[in-house]
Amino acid sequence: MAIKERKEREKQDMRNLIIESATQLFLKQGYDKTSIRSIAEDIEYSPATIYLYFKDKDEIFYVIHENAFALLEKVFRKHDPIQDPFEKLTAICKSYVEFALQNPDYYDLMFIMRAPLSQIACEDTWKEGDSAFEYLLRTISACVDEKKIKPGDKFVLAMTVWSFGHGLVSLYVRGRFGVMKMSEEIISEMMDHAVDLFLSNLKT
Amino acid sequence: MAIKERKEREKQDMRNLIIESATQLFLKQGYDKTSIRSIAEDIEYSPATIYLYFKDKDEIFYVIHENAFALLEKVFRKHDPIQDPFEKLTAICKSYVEFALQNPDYYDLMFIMRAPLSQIACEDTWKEGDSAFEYLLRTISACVDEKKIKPGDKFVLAMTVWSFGHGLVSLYVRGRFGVMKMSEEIISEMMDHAVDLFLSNLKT
DNA sequence: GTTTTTTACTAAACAGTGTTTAGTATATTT
DNA sequence: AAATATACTAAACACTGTTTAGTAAAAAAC
Repeated sequence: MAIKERKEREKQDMRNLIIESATQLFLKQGYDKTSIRSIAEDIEYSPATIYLYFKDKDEIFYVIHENAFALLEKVFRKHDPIQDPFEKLTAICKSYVEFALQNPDYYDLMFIMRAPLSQIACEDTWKEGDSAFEYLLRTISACVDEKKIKPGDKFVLAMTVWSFGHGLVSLYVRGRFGVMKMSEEIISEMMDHAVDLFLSNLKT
Repeated sequence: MAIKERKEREKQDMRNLIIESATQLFLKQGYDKTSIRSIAEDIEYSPATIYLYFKDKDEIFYVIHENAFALLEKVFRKHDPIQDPFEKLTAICKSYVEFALQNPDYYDLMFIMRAPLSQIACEDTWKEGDSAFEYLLRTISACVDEKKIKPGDKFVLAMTVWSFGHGLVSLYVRGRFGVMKMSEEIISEMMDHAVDLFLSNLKT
């Protein structure tokens, strides 16, 4: 009965095909302009076929959202070898900002858009978000334990750091900095300064 | 020739009627569900009529966005009498967070949504945003001048404070904190702690 | 006061969207 | 070879923002 397995494989292949097309279209033209019909056209199937593999548009973008988190996780993991927790924290923050600036559409999907959150609501735990947040929490805990930063509730500290980083990049991604007639370079430089300033204020 | 003036008045009345209806529907059911057709139905005119008074949906929501900024400005102005600039800064931050938690839909429209920004792009200056930012900038400048907070580039400092505040509330507004199984009250309390922590780290 | 012009409005259509339904070939099982 | 299950799609449904063409009523011109 290898047929069943082949069918299962083909089903996965089709899902992957849809996700690949959706991702490519999404990164090229954004969420709103990536319609089910345009994905269907791209993969040369009828729009209705897509609904045989995904419940709705949100589910498709939830998978893309998961992939984006995997990418961020990879970036974070690069800093695993760093021993000093404050150095590690700094590296994480800078990577986070860099990730957002280099992948603004991914960042939007991960942390700003409402779209793929209906899926998360179903599962009732946001495993990717939690995972990233816990990585930050662990690093900050180490900083506190080794007295590298001022004492404080670790959770609140992590919330503070994440909020700062998110605020910085999301104001940029959604064009609230862009309006202040400044070049991208200057914005990027300013962000770097802001991160340094913010982190130096946490230091003991 | 008072007819012309009456006509002008009637035109404004109609604009106000549309805005009032749109605002009410928007605050009740959100942006996406507030369609031109639903506004038209509410004011008992045809959908096409709305386009005689507004260029497009974005223009309508840009006016709502302006009204929301007027509301925030009012909240800020309450703190004008505060003499000590650090106390003032603290009050502003807390008001900002409070405003966002009490008017999440307004906040979304003002600082997160892409929708009404096409209008801003046309005018090429974001007068409301700039005004609010400059209020913050002035307060922070006073803090630096009076050596209430650690020295630093005033612009970067303002960017840092705004980013932190925005990050905090926008993660909440877009449901990235809500998923962590915490009650609204606890979230609100945590935010308060985070603001205190953040500002205390700026202190000299 | 009648005719012309302008104004205010709308029905209907256009071009999209996400999604569902009913039906058809093909592949698999009996 | 017949019955069943699978994979797929054409067409429709119920929406969306927006535009066009046409119609009454109000204002201006004669």
